[in-house]
This record gives sequence, C-alpha cells and structure tokens, in this order.
Amino acid sequence: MASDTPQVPEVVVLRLPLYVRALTQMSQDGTNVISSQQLGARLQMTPAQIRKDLSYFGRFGKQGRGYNVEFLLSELGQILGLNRQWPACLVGVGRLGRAIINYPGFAPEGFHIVAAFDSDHEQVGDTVGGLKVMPMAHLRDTLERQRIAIAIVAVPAPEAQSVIDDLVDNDVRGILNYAPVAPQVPMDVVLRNIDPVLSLQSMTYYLLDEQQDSDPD
Amino acid sequence: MASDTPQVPEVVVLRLPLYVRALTQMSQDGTNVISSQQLGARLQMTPAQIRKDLSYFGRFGKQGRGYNVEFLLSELGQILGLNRQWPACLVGVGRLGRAIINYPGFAPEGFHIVAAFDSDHEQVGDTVGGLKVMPMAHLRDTLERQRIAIAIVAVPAPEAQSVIDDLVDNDVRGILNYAPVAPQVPMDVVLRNIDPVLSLQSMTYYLLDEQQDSDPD
DNA sequence: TAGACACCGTTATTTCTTTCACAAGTCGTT
DNA sequence: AACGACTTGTGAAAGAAATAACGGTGTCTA
Repeated sequence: MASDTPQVPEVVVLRLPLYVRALTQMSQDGTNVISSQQLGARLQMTPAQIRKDLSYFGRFGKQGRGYNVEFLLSELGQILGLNRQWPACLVGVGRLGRAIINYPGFAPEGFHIVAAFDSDHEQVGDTVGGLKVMPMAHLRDTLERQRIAIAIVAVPAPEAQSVIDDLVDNDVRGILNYAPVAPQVPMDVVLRNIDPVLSLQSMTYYLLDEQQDSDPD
Repeated sequence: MASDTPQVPEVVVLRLPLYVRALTQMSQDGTNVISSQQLGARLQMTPAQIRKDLSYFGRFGKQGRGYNVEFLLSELGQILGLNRQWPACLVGVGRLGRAIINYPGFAPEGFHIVAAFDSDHEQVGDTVGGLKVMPMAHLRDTLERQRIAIAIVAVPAPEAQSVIDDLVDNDVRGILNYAPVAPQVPMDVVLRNIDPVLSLQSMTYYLLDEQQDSDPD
C-alpha cells in the first residue's frame, strides 16, 4: 500500500485497451509478431509512445524482432484484468437502460449485466433482457451476493448523483455513467462518463470555420 | 488561413461544454454571477484552469465580481457554435442505431437527426423514429440538400471504416462513431468515439487491487 | 561465423498543460 | 472618497506527457 501517486499515468492506462483491441484483431488475422512501428501505424501514434507505455509494465518485446502478439495480448489482459468475468449491475431501465442491457458488445469482453434496478416502482418487476427489474432497496444484498463491483448508470440526469451516492455507499468500485452530468465520487471509485452530447458540443467548435449559415431558404 | 497549430489547445475545447452545462444549470437555478472559484468547486477543477481556459477566447469576467452567467453562457455558445441547429445523419439502423435515433438528449441541444441510412437492403424503406431509412446511394444528395455536416455511425465494427470513408468522400466534417474501432480520418474531419467497452476495460485496471477472485462457489 | 540490419527499452529533450502568483480593477461600506 | 475584501487575466514556474535519440541485443543471410 503505497501508491498515492499512481506510478502509471492514467493516460497510459487509457491507451492499453486500444492496444488490446488492435492486437486482438491482428491475432485473428494470423499475425504472430508485430513491431511498435507497425502497431503505431495502425493506431496513428508514434512507436516511441507505444514502447514507453508498455515499459511501465515490463519488457515484453524482443530486440530486432518486435512483440509476440499472443504473448503481449495475454500480458495486457492480465494487467487490465480482462481475463476474468466482471459481473455488473444496471441502474435505470428506461429507454437507454434497455438499449444497454440488450447491447451485445459487453458480454464477449467479460462484462455481464447480471442485475437491473430502477427507482421507479412502475418498472420494478418487469423483465428486461431476461432480468427481473428490482427496487433499489435490493441493492446491497444483490451486490454482495453476486460480488458486483461495477455499476452502469442510465437514469435521468437529476437522479444520477443520488443514485451514484447510493451505489458508492454500497461499495461499488467502478461506475459507467450515461447520465449527462459530471457526478462527484470518492477518489477510490472509478468513474467513466459516456456522454455523446458533450462530444458533439466540442466537435462543433471545429466545424464552424467554413460553415457560415447563410439564408435559410 | 494560418492555423496549422491551432492556437487553442484541444483539451481546452473539450472542457468548454462542461462549463456550458454547469452554467446552464446555474442559470436555471437563478444564479446571476459566478466566480471561477465557485465554478471550479462545482466541476472539481482549479479556478486558475477555468480562468486560463476562458482567456483563450476573450475577457468575460469582471474583477472583484466574477462572471455573469447569462453572458458567459451566450459567449461560450457562440464560440462552440451551439446557438444554431446542427442537422445530422445516422448510418446504421440496427439495435444501436434505433436507440440513438430515439434518444431524446440530442434535439434539445440543437442536434437533429434528419436522415437515416443503412447499407443493408433489408432495412431500407423501414421507418425508424419517423425517418425513412435510405440506401447509402442517397448519401450525397441528401447531405448536400439538407446541409448535413455531422454523421453518427452505428454500424457493425467491420463495416465502420468503409462507411466512414464513404461519409468523408461526401464531405461530412464531423463524425460521432459508436462502432468499436479506431477509424482513420483525414485531418480536417473531426472524429469522436463513443466506446463504453474501452471505458470499462481501462476501469478494471483500477479495480484489481482488492478484488482477488477466490473460489467460485 | 561474420556482417548488415531491425527493434526494443530507456534516458534525454522537447513540447504541452496545469498551477502559481500578483498587478489591476470592482464593489460595498462607511 | 477611501478602505478592505474579492476576483479577474496573465506572465512565469512547475509538472506531465510525448517525442527523439541511441546503446545494446537479437535476427537473418550468406
């Protein structure tokens, strides 16, 4: 226990999954070995950055040759904790929540939504994507019994903070938040926001140049 | 034309929408004036960063007083191009695409999905969220006629790059990509990726510490 | 087995971001 | 009108991240 300053920069951790994804594809394409050069070209980054990123975790390459794809993939999986299953719960089974539950992209990566909650008693009892929707009161029991460390939040913006407080109180350690707010969480809880509107709003800054709306017909 | 190096750092532009959102809420709460101190507390950032960010664009505050909420909001809206409508098209009307089209969060911010495309001829002709799904062949005409500069991509991963190439060829200037890939685009096209799986995969790194899976009962 | 080449890991350097610190301006009160 | 409490905008300093550079090691070919 001695990492007040995480000795691995967060930016680096954020890039690792990118490497994993590229390597996975290469593995499927039958590539056995890859250089930082090639990987960099594939991901539009400098070879130096890739080597430096990896060097935070160990020495995975072979001089003169490059990285063994399978080996690096398995090492990165180990580092990120991808070689196990991560049960998760969903809070909020409105339109967005239902889409999330039915999204087929999570399970293949080991993220399984195994419980669904909603504070609206209208929804409780419904079955969504094979899951019975439970009231928030069942949170503690369910999280503990199913050893759930990750929660996905898809409630309306005004409710998000209080739902997240509730989750934190119940020892959730990671939160994937779809509500368009910037919630406050304790430092030991990992928060990731999915916010397409923010993405668009920063995009438009760069679209303004030529785009001068003249006359609306 | 002389901005090879954009003199406003991209990180700064990415933060502006955060300010806009906080200010919007404050405006609704009836707050007239706010200091960088207060705004910083609200967003968990230092007052200095906020002042510096804003200083790239002008002088919006008053010494000894702070920022007028309405004024700053309108200035930021101007800077980001939020005070106008942005018609957008959607490509890919599968499960995800349908959820996006029905997502009620875009329109209030001025982002209107006004056309939907799919390369799968099974889908073409369907009506989704009030829009007739069109074949990709209609791309050029529609984009031009409706002055669409933004595309939202929700196709399966293997198709994403070619769809995006197609969009770029047809002069789309901004792309919001939901496919789990890191597409290549020319420098003058703005790309934003929405990728919850990547978010989760970097999150788990921080969850590994205590979480040692012992025996599965 | 030797020579030419390729590539990693790491240190040094440069570039980018954030934070600090303070002069100058504003407001409210007396 | 003058004082004290505040807060901005901004250069300068500190800190973080990306890139460059290169020694050392391994690979391949002949």
